[in-house]
Amino acid sequence: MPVTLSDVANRARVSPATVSRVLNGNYPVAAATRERVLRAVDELDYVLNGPASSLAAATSDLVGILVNDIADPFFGIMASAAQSEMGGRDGALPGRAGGEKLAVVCNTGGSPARELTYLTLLQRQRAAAVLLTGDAVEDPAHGAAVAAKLARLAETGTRVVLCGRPPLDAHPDAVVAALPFDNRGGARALTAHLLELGHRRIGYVAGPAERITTRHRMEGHRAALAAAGADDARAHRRLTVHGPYDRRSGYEAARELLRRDPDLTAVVAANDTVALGVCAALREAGLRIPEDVSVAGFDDLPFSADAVPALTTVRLPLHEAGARAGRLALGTEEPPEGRVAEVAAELVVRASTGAPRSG
Amino acid sequence: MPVTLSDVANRARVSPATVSRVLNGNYPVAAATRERVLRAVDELDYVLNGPASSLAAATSDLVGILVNDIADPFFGIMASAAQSEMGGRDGALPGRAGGEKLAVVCNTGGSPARELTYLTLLQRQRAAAVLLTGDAVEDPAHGAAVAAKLARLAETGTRVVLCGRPPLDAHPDAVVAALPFDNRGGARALTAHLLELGHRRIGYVAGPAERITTRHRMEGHRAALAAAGADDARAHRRLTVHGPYDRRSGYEAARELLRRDPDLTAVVAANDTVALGVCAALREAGLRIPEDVSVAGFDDLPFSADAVPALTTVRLPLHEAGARAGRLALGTEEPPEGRVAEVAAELVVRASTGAPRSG
DNA sequence: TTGAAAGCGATACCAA
DNA sequence: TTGGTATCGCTTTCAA
Repeated sequence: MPVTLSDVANRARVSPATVSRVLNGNYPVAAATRERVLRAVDELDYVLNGPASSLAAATSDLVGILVNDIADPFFGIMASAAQSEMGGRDGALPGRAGGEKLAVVCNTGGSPARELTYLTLLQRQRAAAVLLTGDAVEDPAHGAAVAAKLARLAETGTRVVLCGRPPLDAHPDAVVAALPFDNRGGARALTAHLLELGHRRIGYVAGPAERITTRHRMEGHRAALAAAGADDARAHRRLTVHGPYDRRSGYEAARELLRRDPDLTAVVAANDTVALGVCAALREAGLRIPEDVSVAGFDDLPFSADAVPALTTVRLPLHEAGARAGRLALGTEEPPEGRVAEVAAELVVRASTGAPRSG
Repeated sequence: MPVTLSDVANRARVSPATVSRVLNGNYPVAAATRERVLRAVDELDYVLNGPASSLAAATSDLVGILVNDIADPFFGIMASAAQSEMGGRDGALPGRAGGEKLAVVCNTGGSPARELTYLTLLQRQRAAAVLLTGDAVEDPAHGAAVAAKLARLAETGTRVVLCGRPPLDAHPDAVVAALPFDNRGGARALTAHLLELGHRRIGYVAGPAERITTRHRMEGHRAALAAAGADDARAHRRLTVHGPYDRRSGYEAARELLRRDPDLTAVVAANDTVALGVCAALREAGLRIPEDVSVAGFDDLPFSADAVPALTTVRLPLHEAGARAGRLALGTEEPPEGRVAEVAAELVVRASTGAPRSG
């Protein structure tokens, strides 16, 4: 029923092969012929059959972008940047000339199983590239499964790129490039800053357990404490609470922390979203920010400053990293030396960050 | 090179047809045979070739979710809800039995051209369904183009669903269902509430011009004013500023509004994100919220309350709407009578919303 | 319940 | 520069 390539060929009085060549634009075709074919395409309102094309060419123009939580702007910003490097440009082309890709976002919800499912689904589609973003579960079994899956994808020509995600232990060669964030460094700078201001009783709301990012940020935090000679393991355990990357988690964690130490003067949160929840709980307890308690976050999302003007945070260049990852997935940009390029984190101190209250 | 269905068939000592039947699960197959096939699939680590399958079946398991701005949680929440109704369930199946779909999000960036490009790309992939979310440009030419494209998609079996997006004027039958938001009603309730509190000088930060949602929310706003006998066209024009759906726009709009009327006592914003920008500008001008100026938004995003505890806003059931849209796209839920079911908006008044200052 | 075989619609190699 | 055609891997009648 739908128009096929042969229909176009008939109308343009050329062979199917020629139409294909015009559409793909990788082959010399006489200008006049070309013209005639394009007119026929237009007149018939022809749309390429993707599956047929992919089957014959053994590759598709699908690019998958995996994110942990699509409702979190952290991922939205990276995905958006990556996606705009790929296809979706204004103006639809009839064939796949110009190489626009169908860049699509897949929401794993942070579930390892769904991550694997999506990878299989993308493998099934013979995706041209796969971009994995964000945190990863620190489970050896799952890590190995993902690495194996990525290796399989790579074998069949899929370009794999990691963005804001640690490099693979196994099958490091399955990946075109990895752009991990310097979470350790950022967290260390953040806590160091609080220590410099004089804070000593610092609560820590960590991300979900068993996540690499959680561990790295915590390691940075403790490194800063250690450097200031303040890394007491017991105290640290007492002042650390784990939870998911959402505001509710921050809210509850802050209440718990206040219960454990009503005199804390600062709270460092897993990220800005969590920090907002922390602030809500602190305010509810009658504490002012930052006069009574300083709060620190991570990521510097767009609304952070509006929500809590006094928030000290760490900025990750999400947009830049996403865009670069997009280009790497496309093959537009050369992979870095050794395939890994750590993305720096920058401490953001807003004017109102305060010293601890003398109480 | 990769394992094919025939390989599996050989190993299981059955015909390719049987393997296909097992994988698709739509045909009776003897339990023993079935068992043998599944074992072979597992042993060979077989992954279905999607393009080949789609070519033969004339349909794919791809479902496209179009959003205007993937970095905006407004869309993220809807997309996430829709996506979790579809595939991506835990546990990857070998074939496409169980009907899991590859639900993917496409970011149009609000560009009409990119919207069309994505629709073409999805058409090319023979997408099983397409879900369009959010606002639409109010340009007759583009509207017609989209409607025509959707009609074509529908013809070839793609299920089209609209979520938070007004129904189609042309080709209304191209759509399985439309779930438009009651933006007029919500906006009207919002402004009516401010009027009841005694506010009269109300600034209005509208969304981008030429957008249906922008118009509907504005119509609701003016309807409330009219009902209170306060709809002065000149004043309204003077106190209305347009801008995109981001905080920068809100920030600049608020500064402009203050310039035009330093004595305004309330500002209604296009949505919560814009409202945050408004708040930032007001605070910068030394005004307190809500003591000096009341601010109202729309959408009630998760961080709204944290950012501005005094924000009055309107809640749209984004999650529920998205989930329902997902089921409609899948065919799991019956379309509503007349194919259109308006989604109600609920006024959210937080305790601290204030009356206008007597100044 | 299973097998054989005819497409599905494009691509790309080999000729011309 | 163009045409003919085998091929890609799966689905789906039609028979057995």
